[in-house]
Amino acid sequence: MSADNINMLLKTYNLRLTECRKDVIGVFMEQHHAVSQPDLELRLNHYDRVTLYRTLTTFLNKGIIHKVLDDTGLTKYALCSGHCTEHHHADEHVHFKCIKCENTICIDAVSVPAITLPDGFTYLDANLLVRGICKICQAKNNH
Amino acid sequence: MSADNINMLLKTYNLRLTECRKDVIGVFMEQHHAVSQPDLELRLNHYDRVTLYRTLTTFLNKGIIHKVLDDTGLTKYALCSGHCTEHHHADEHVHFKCIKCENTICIDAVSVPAITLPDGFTYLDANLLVRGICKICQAKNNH
DNA sequence: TGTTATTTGCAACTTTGTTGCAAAAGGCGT
DNA sequence: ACGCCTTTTGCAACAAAGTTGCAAATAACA
Repeated sequence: MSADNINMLLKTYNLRLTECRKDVIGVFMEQHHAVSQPDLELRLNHYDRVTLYRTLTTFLNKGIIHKVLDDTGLTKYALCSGHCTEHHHADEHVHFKCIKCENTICIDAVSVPAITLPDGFTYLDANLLVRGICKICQAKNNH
Repeated sequence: MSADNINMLLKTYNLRLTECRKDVIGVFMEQHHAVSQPDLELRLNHYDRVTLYRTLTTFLNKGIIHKVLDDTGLTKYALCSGHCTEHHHADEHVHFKCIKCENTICIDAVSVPAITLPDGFTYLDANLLVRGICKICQAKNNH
């Protein structure tokens, strides 16, 4: 699946197929949780920090990835599910952060409930971070 | 209201009444939106950066303030509504960030809807950031 | 007012975010 | 396969934010 898919993805967004970009998307695809820039730097340590930074910025602008808010202030990123465009992120699923393993995952199955704002406020988008204990850590506890 | 209330608040949490702490709480009380450390540094520029940092950390641990997620990665803080303790933050209201004025406010009137997680996940708490245009900026547009 | 534990300011350092510029590499027509 | 042109990368450099240790200053309380 991977290599071809990655090339297609990049071409869809009119991006050149460079090693770095392919590797970064590869990391996102094989990880099941959101990735921060420091995470990327560890995994792909043969690329310059700035290159990874710019790669993330590019992907973010194109709508390939979206930001995942984190309670530590560290920004994490995850692949968009496919409905995002350069101009609007239609990716309002719940993000779940495990307080044990500290991984943050996208829970696509659960979408963000509709929010009714007070009069005078206009709704653009929403980002919901739920904290708790994930399935894997839960299982470990009950060994 | 202010001075006495601030002293009471600090005493409730067994904290010494220092100038810095009183001033920081004062800023939180008079602001209607969440405050970041850089915000504090500008307003209270006669205190050392580190002192403000440690004051925020202390307040956070005691449950006097809570973190407000921000889409820029910059951490903001706001006063807790009174139900938070050292061990649990029961402060699940919606946070609203205006994309015009960039202020983030707590909307106490709107609470975070109940979220049903997939099997195996345990819910601890949730943080919901809604982005849009606030009442004030909306009004400005229609001058 | 004096003693003690806490808090503050300073110095120093780490990590993350950001920009400019020249060298390297991708895409495309031939 | 080659060369040209545009985009991307790596390096250097700097800005901003987070974090720790330690000695001096200060709050609490007798």
